[in-house]
Amino acid sequence: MSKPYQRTAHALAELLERSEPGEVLPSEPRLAEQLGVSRATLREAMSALEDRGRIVRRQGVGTYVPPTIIEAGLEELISIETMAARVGLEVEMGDSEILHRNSDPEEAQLLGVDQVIEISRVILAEGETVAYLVDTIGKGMIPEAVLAKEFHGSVLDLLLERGEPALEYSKSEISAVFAEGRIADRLEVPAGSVLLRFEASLFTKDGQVVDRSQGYFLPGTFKFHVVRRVGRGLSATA
Amino acid sequence: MSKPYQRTAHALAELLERSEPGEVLPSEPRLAEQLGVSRATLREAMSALEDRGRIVRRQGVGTYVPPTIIEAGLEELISIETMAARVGLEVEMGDSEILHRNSDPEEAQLLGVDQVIEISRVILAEGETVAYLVDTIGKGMIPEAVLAKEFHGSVLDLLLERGEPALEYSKSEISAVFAEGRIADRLEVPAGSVLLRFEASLFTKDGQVVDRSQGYFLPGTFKFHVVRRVGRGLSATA
DNA sequence: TACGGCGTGTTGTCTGACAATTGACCCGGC
DNA sequence: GCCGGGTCAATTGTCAGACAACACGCCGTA
Repeated sequence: MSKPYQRTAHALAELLERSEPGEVLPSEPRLAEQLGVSRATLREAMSALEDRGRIVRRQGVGTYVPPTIIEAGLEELISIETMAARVGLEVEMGDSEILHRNSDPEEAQLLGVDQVIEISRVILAEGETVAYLVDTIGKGMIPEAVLAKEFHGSVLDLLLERGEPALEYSKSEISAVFAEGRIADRLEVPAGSVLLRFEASLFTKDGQVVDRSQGYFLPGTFKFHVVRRVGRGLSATA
Repeated sequence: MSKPYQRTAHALAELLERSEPGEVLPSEPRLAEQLGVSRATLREAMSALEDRGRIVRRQGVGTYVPPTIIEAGLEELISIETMAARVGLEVEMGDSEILHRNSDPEEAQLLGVDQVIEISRVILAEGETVAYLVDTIGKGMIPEAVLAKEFHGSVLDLLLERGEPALEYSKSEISAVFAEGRIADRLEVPAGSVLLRFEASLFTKDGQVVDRSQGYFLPGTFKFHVVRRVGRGLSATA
């Protein structure tokens, strides 16, 4: 059902899971035969993995797994809950509040609706409050029955599981702020504490914004990494 | 001199600069002919651009520029200076200090040398101090004559221009901290101000760390964005 | 010992073809 | 007039085979 190059990319990803850093992969003709695809399709899949730094290809030498492990960073769009689960951290949702209200002009333009649902809650890791999250989502994007029943802390996971609307990416702005007012209260920290703040818009494949979220994180528990790669002639200003 | 697919990717990037969102690109055979490469090479270059969300390919339809513009974010490894130049901001280097010293055990292990050069300086944008940067680089990575003559604020730009060693990516940890001590002094802000901090290791293509840098940014002038994409079958856990 | 050519294996690129998919067009039936 | 289905052209996806460029070890030679 799925495209050959998707199956191939997935098969390669699994192969990499079982590989040691520094290990050399079979040659392209051999791998293509093993996976039952042509070399062209194999290379298409490899390009994607190379772009994410999972493999290194060197002409005349071969393809190998990079010696340094690139931990999963912010590039992949996953929820706090999923992030935590991957590192074996226990998280739960604290007090939550679901508010229906009219959208302000900015939200109306961005989300394309005049009524929004605002979902705010704190996140606890190992019993300690670590984050305060606020999602603003257009009314009707999620049936309220679903929201009431299946929401366990992550709007993102809810949307991803439903698959409707189909999400593509989010764009976040990162900043540092002081804790104050409601946010300080919810996080149970004194006003004036330092917080890391993410303000993100969640886009569908059509370029539509479905959710606008703000996250305030206490330092310590979560480490946010970002991998920055040198362009390979991809930027016009070179 | 450079590889065909690099030239192709660069040419495509320039083409995209001149394109409107929603615009449909010429078909692959036509584009390949225009750029003077085979369709295989063209597709290799397109894969990279598709992976970064710059183009969308749909079988039976064509290739087009996505309706939403993804501004350049943190994914690309560029210096503050380059970032500023792209948005038309005037930046300059303030007081700088170059210190030769023995490396502490952690640095020795990471950088693989026992002597390091520590370069610290403040960055000014439009006359205002906006950042304080500290690079710790292994002695011998850059000839000192070059460092003295060609350093104008960015170690990264210096390394990229020299092309030796060949850089591949950096991994940064993002956090929020209070300004204090030397850092507050240099930035000319009261102790206790809130700063955004990036702590990065700079890797070569061989996985070697050549530079460890810390950056402290005052809020306001620079906006740091990161685009997070949903996985497309590339993670083994699916 | 030092050095330079040579052979082998790998990724990079080219060529040509066919498959799968999409969207538009046309035409007939109601 | 409107709707439905079939056909067709255009486009990306995939395939197969070949050659080019490159890196590295091997071996013969000075």
